[in-house]
Amino acid sequence: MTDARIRTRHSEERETTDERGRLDCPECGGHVITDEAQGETVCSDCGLVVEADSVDRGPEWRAFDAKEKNQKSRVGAPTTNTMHDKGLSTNIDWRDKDAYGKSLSSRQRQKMQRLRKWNERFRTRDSKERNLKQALGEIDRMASALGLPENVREMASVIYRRALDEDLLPGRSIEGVSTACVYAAARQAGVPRSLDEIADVSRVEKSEVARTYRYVVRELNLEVKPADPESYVPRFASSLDLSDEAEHRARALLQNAKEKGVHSGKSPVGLAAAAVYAAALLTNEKTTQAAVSEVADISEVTIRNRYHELLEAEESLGLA
DNA sequence: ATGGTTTTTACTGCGTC
DNA sequence: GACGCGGTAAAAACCAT
Repeated sequence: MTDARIRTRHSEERETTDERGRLDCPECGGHVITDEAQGETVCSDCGLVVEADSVDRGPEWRAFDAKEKNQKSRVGAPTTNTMHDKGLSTNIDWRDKDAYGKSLSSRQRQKMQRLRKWNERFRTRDSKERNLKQALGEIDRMASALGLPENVREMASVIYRRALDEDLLPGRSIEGVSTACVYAAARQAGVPRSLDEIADVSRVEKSEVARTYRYVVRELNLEVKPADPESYVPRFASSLDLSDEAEHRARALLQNAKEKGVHSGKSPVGLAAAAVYAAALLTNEKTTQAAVSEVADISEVTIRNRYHELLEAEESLGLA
């Protein structure tokens, strides 16, 4: 049952944004292009400025002449934590072609074979490197299975690296720790996945993930605030094809609940699910408790209980 | 280990299409 | 009659101690 559910969940999430996470213009549906120098994201069809004042990723220095530019430029491929060597090591192409695309002589080919072999051996020389390589593969696999964006993978990788550096691994499985890292990264990035969802795509038990996660958080002094119910709302709402208005409504419900302190000790997922359901009701959109329960992985009973509490909180607001 | 709290499971009754 | 919804009781899971 879990497998099927995971698969559908993915395909649904894929539909909303394309592979690169590029968005369509909310106004006319046209393509949106980003002008880094201007710091604007505009629609190429209707000219709507989708996002202004974005980050300028240009150099942080200024050069006043050619010589200075040469000195200040620090060029090269960007480093990434998602590769075990940060993408910095030598790569030897597998094709037996030289730089001009011409085939190599058989003598040269043999030489290249040897070089490749040794290069590979050096690259993954010690156990830590091999460990990392495997873990990063796992992180990547799980992250894409959960539809998590690139930056979360990056964060998970960083956390894993730290865990490795602090010798947190001995006695713990690579699987478990990488899973915990993904969980932590997703939460820190504000796109949390529930422990259940994580455990579904991991090769280890939920209990172990939880245990390892606590351990890693404690040892690395990671600051992970309790998940904000609101951060689940967009995902649930879009899985259920609800309007933006309903989504907004759900958020409002949650914020009010927060002020009333109704939510202490309750599972954030349950609260979010209830808010989404209640919002759908208030905006007259058809959804069932069963449907919400399905996408949120929470029981209908819990949704009922929570959404009563949410509505109560809302009403007492009106009276006061 | 224990006790208190929350969530889940399972079941039942009610109204509507 | 199936479906959506609400409620309840008991079991299970979780958490702090």
